[in-house]
Amino acid sequence: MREPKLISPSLLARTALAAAPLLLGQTLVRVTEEGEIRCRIVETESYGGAEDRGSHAFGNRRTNRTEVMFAAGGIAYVYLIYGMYSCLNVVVGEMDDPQAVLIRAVEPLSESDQELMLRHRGRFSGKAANLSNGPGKLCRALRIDRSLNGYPLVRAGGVLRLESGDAADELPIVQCPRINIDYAGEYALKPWRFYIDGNPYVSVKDKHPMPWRG
DNA sequence: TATCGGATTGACT
DNA sequence: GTCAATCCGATAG
Repeated sequence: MREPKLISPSLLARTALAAAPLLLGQTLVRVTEEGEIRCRIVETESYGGAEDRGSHAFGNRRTNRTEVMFAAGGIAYVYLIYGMYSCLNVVVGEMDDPQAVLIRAVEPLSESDQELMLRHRGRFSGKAANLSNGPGKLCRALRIDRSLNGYPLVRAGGVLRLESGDAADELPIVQCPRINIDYAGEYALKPWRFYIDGNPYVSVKDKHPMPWRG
């Protein structure tokens, strides 16, 4: 077994569009009072730049909520959606350029990881993948909420951190339009969602996914 | 201050 | 397939 290692900061200095596929296969580590949970990122979405109408920071909208998106890459952007679910983003890119990658699905790396995640999910039914096959679900399973907004993700010993996992160029990565952003006009059609093809934890399989070529 | 609606989910028809 | 839960951010007034 390889020594766990934080992911390369250079990956997080890229734009969201470049970083989103590269985050697939990487390891997300969450430490709670109950123990450490390790999981693999299997689905992401890019929200990048002032011109992306789907992004909270569209038009360089700089508010209390979006402020963390303007920081240099390497911290978490966690927001509350529909009054009841948290969503986790990885802020990437240069300072003052709002770039973030939404983590939409993760897969527990071991049975003990799965058990801890299960304990954090209140009601739960159906197939195992329902544990964390969606942005709100994975935040429940990993006990992530807005108290972690702005948290640094590349710090050894951090309670939420990114470690290197599988290399993206060895994975069957596909891309397709993002989910639930009808308000974004033509930007709702951009193929800025990425996932590991065939992975059971992917939230929604696209009808016509395109192979991603790094 | 008031209003609108959301980068979702689970329950139900 | 439909729909409501439930809070707060963004915007209008």
